[in-house]
Amino acid sequence: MSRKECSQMPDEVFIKALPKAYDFSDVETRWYQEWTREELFRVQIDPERPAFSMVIPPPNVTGVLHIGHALNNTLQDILVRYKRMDGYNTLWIPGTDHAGIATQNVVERQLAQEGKSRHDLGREKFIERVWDWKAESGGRIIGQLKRLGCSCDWSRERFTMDEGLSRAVREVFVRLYEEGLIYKGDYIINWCPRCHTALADIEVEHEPSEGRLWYMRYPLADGSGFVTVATTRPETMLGDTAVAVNPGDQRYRDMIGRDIRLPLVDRLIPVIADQEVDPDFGTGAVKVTPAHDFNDFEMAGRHGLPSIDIFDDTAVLNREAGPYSGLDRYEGRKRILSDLKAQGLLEKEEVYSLVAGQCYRCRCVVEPRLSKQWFVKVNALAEPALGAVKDGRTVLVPSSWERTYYEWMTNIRDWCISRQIWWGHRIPAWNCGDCGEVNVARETPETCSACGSRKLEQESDVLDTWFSSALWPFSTLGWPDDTPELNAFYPTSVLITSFDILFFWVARMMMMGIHFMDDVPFRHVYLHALVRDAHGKKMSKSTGNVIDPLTVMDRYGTDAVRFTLTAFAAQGRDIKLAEERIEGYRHFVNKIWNAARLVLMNVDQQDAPCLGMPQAETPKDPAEQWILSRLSRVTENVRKALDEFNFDVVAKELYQFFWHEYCDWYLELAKPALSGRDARRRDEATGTALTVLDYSLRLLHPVMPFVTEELWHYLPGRKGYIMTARYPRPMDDWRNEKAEKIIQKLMEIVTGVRNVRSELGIHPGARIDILAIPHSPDVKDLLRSQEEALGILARVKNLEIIDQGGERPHGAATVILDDAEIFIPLEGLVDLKGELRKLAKQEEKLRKELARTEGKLRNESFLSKAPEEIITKERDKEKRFRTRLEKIAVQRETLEQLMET
RNA sequence: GGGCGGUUAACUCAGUGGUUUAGAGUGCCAUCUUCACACGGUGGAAGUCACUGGUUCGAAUCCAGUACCGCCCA
Repeated sequence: MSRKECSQMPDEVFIKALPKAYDFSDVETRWYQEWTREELFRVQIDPERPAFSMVIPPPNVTGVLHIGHALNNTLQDILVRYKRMDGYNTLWIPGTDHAGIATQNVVERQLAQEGKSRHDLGREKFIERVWDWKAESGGRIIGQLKRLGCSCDWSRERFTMDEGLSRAVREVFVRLYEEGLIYKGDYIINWCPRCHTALADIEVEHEPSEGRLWYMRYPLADGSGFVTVATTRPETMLGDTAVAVNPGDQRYRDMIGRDIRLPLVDRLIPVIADQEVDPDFGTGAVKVTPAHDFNDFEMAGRHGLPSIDIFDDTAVLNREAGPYSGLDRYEGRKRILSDLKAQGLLEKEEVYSLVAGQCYRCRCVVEPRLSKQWFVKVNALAEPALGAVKDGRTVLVPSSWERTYYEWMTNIRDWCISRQIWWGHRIPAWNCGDCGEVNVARETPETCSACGSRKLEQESDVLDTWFSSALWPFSTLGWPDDTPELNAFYPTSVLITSFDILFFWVARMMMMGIHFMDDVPFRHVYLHALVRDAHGKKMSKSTGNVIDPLTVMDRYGTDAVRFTLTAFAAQGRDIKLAEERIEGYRHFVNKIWNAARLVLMNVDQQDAPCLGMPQAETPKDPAEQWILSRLSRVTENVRKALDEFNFDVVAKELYQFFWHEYCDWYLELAKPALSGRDARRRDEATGTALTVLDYSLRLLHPVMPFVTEELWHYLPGRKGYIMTARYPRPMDDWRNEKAEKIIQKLMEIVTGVRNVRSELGIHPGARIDILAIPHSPDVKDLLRSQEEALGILARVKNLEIIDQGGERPHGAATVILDDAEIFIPLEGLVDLKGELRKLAKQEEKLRKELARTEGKLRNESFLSKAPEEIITKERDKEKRFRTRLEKIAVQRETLEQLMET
């Protein structure tokens, strides 16, 4: 096809002059709207094409976009845009999570401002109120994700509490119950007295803090003495049902089996022996409080001890606490200590570093507490989930997480799934008021399945939010129905999430996915790091070191923010982010803009070469051959990096190539041709410049969707949108080793000359004459053919080539390369002493290198053991160093002679 | 206590196949307003690759240990 034929462009395409600086705010909203309007994010299920699918880690419906979300979703968007451009059926499902405790807290706080509690409203009204809140201000984060440029299929947005997902939750619950994998039982759990609910083990965070260890005397019932026990929570003594010692502990041998009269409550409790007691802790005798301590609970099970729950839902002492009932746990502690002291039963107290569990939602100190809860028996589910990673059906990236995952999956305990709150999926179990039967059912039952009674009451508890998010990869695709989406997109291709929810979420999705879908939920799991501040501290509002993505997007543009996060997303490392980084990458956005401006400004639109199509002939100019060769290589590297989730490499390859090769060298070299009169050369240069620009924009698009889309529409002959254009593939025909070598050598010479110019303070605009002695025919050719390039890049007026052995110029500054010497003669201007110093310095460095190389080459074992290739390389190095040293010596002599005269 | 990771230029980091004159970005210094960009160009200075030992012809890289920092689990 000829150039003319292909340049049949729509009328609307003409070159508007690009503004001098890029204005992102207008561009970003404009293109996002247009992409949405054209429904470009919407999946087309096309069985001919391979599928690529992802589910978003659903943010809390109460959430506001923070920098971690920005990172997480930028990376997802990069992958999905890449795959979309690469021809896949891509589906990225968005949505939000109902976040039981967090959301309930938000609405309760609102109510509190009105002086009301949820109990004032009652359950139904309260739930309505939460839905109202959700409709009004929930899901703000969705808008913010759009602002970030996320190309999710918004027509498929889901919410963990919506109807379909709720159905999936019920189905899963009922099936697991029927399989005996869900049970209700008395068990010790972590209780948050502020949220009034049970928490799962991993919802509790452990932070060491300074506490006390109190030594309390427990008198023996027969009055013959006492046993001293140590505790960090003296108030729990009210619930003690034994004292335990290690059976091998000589000190207490006689005590075992005797009774103790528990102080303050006057209850008889036994002294028991248990292997688990650490004789080195405290006094070696420990109080046993089965209702309020995990170890004690287990010990009680072994010994058949009773349990006494001494707290109510708010950690206030209850009736069991006798005279202390009605006191808050800390108040109770104070009173108990002072009463013990009064009775002479408080032996001593020590400062002690303790680790108290805190609620991960509200930071309140949790209370271990015995209660009736629903649990998932996890072992049977964990094993296949463990196996799936072991045998590679799901690959964790970076793989360093595998061990942690195995560890956790192996030591996993049953999962407490009931929560004593109102907002969430209510447990589908109905208790019969007549016979006590528990009816678990998909649909609300009318009558008890055991006795036919109509006195059924549904469990008041709701399910842990993570229970519904564990189903996310298949519930969002329509499960439990058998949908085309499930067939086409399950298992999903990749899950991108933060490592800190590997257990909360990823592991649970693995378990549920394998159990209900018979296959893993995702082929790859990419775990990214946490974004920290510039000094590596966790960002937090209280520290005031938060970088708000919305603010920086306003300030520097979304593309700059996305590019920064991408460039920093190296595997296995925390991301330390400072605002200056973002500012730096905004400069890159501007650079792209201006490079495009330069190219387009010289394009005669009517006559422009066709895009996206190889030129009729491959360019003759080595510079053009070189940049195309490099482009091909970069394309290959970028694709590889994307395929391997090396996002930082993607950013760095593109940055380096576009700025430091395309702009700094190619465009500089092409300038005269681009604006010159020679039509043939202009066309060729324009064609190459445009081709590289076009490919670069497409390569960059997944990372920087906005600026690339905007510029794309200025390119002559472009069709449609860049976001649906083809992602470039490496072009083998463009590989050109020879051109790469030539340009590399040219760069070496140019840099050398520039260096001298700068050192001698020659004005950057001044054009100078240079002389060159090539040491090989190749370099001679190169110098001849690249004279013009030297003129442009090094401001050389005239180049004279001297044959080897010819007379060397006097009083010239030199650039000594391996295979050429360049002279910059400047009578009177050259600082001879400075020049000699420079030479001496070069010489010294070279001598050191030479000594190292010679050392190796003298070494018998090196010669006999090192690979041939390496030895040749060293020999070659030796030769090069020697020639250069010789040249330096000659030049020194010349200068020294000159100084004498 | 168990596990994982980190320590390379002033700062933030690459360097995942051992032999390369150890790289980049930012910052810094000098210089230039040359008709894409001063959000720019050009040049420059700057590193005992944490420490100790080992393996090897050869170690920033592999192994062992030490120190310091960070995270996770109990």
